[in-house]
Amino acid sequence: MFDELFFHIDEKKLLSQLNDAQRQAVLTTEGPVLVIAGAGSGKTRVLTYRIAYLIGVKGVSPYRILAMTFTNKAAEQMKRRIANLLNGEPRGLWMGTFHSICVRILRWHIDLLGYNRNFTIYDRTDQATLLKSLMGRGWSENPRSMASKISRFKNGRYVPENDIEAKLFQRYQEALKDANALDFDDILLKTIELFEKFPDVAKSYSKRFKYIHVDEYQDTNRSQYVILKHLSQVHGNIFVVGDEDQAIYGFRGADINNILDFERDFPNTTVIRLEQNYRSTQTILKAASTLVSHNVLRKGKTLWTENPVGKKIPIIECRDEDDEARRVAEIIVKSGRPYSHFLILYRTNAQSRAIEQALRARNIPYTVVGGMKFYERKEIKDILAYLKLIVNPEDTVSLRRILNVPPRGIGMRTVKFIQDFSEHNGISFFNAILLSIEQKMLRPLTINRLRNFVQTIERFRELASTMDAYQIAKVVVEETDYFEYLNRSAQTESEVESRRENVMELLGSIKSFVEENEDGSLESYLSAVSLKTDIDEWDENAGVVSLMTVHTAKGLEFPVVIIIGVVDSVFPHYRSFTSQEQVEEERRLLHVAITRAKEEVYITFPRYMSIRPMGELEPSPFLDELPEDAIVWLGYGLEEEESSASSASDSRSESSQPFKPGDIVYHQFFGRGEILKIKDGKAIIRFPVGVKTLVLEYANLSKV
DNA sequence: TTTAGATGGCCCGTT
DNA sequence: GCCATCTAAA
Repeated sequence: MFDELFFHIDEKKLLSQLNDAQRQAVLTTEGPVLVIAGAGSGKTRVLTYRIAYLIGVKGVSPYRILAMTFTNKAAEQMKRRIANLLNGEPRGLWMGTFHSICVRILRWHIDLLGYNRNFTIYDRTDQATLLKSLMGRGWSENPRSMASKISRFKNGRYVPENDIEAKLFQRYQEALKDANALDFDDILLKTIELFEKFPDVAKSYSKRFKYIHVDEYQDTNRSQYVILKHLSQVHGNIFVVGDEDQAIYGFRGADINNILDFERDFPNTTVIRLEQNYRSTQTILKAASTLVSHNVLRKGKTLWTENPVGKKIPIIECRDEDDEARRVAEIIVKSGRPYSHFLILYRTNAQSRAIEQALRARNIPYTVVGGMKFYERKEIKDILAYLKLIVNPEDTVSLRRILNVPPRGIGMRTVKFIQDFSEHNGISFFNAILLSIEQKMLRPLTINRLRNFVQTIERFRELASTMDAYQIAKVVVEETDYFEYLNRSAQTESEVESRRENVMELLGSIKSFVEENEDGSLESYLSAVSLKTDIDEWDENAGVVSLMTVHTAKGLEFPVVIIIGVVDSVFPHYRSFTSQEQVEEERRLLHVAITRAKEEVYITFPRYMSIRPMGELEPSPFLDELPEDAIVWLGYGLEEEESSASSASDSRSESSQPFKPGDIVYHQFFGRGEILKIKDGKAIIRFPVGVKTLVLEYANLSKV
């Protein structure tokens, strides 16, 4: 019960493993502390040692310690390290992402806000689905972009353009509440609402958490700041670690001012700077620091290292993505290093494809982290929808997803009727089904089918009350005949197989969740799975090459990092050109990419890319900002290939698309065609097979 | 009225 | 490479 009192730790030994600044950070336990921690300066070490110090030396109960991390994976790793330092697992320590901590709080108190404790969490796709049903016809905008507007609106970063939009936002929020569901923003906002409407709740948590820690503070948003203010109100011992040069989540509302203004927001802050880098070679560190020094919006700091100088960074010009991919594969093969040493980074997920192909061709084993996510696959979403509906009967989005999956003769027409019926009477979708059965409002055949469905769900619900997550998931897969449905609906044998394997994998992962967690209930599983991040899934010990976006790679380190596609308009991304702030964020992103490396960095850029079919590409302007003595340009002559095709003379200075009406172009499926018209990034082209309208950005056209 | 099959459209990054 | 939507068949 009070086993935390018996942790023994050798204080001298603990502190001897830290440098002066790190030690000061560990020992400054009282009051607000801001640790400015450059890349590779040992911030994870500081956080884990500090918590171990609090528990093992100062005798603080783990129950009084809270730590916010950026990913669940980071939380798990830190917990493990702390347990190692303490020679035992501290019980009652709260460590996790802001979202998972807030969900934990809300599971206890959200009924105060009129929600039910078994609420569902809606991701972006769920949001879009819900919005789609609310928008109906007459919207030129797609539900996905509307979802992101709503997110910005909720965080005070967007004002509705007109009354119709404002009305939609309001209806969206009501629909969420009716579905007893929270979106990602709500998880934070409802926590704030809880704290503000019920100050005693906020107070009790604040009393409990005497020591609060926040990792990656530069990427917190306004809501997270407000939550921290509430939680730290009683004791004021708030310890944040961050690096303004690694702020890369502005697009999702992260406010770099949180870290820049910390000293003002929390008076009497102790500021500690960790400037010695333990990770990278001098060359890598110099390249990264010089690059980011071109940013204006920063406080600035000087990192140094005792590590060796190391190799220069090759900047490799490639003809196109396939050429680039080939060279990347060659680098890996020639190095003689184990595959696990390599991290391949790119700006956008779509860039992984060419690389994957080249790696497969050479039998180089790899893993792609993120991108088309496992949990976004149809078969996985189907099964999860059943599970969510079992837990939360009001969850309309899940209900509508599986009402006719596998097909049970309940079609569009019926759904439309029930939808209208529920709206007219202000009742939930599920209740509308029940009522229309009761009042026999549809034809007998349909009534029968609906009744069968309802009985199935109610039976699942009954079973779920005595089963763990794995048992009930297995029942769902079996009793819905889901595999049989896959057999019928899939196009090819291999598709059937891969989908079936995915479902099996899902069941396997639920099983291990149940085995590894004290609370193996369906509710607890669903919470965890909704808040899973890409990197959480990553198995670092698989012994293979890793591929991911720079965003996903945050916090990781690898011996060798290969950054691909470093061309203007991809990295920096063209969508960032609207403001200096955004371009600076792109620069920080490249800085993050480079600083993932311990020993070697390679940078490649292709002259042509299928995702940018508008002619020759320029190397990223960021490359010119790297110090001369840290890099080697490896040019690649283009004169032999393609020289006749693209009038190379000045197509490079032309930033707009080079196609014009009258041009004869080649398309991989339709063959040769003549451009008739160009408008809004689309081209109307006459092919032998007929006239087609193609989006230039995706059509991958080449001039003939 | 529902279902299966074909076609167009598409995304920067993510809790 | 996937999904939504449209169209033809059951």
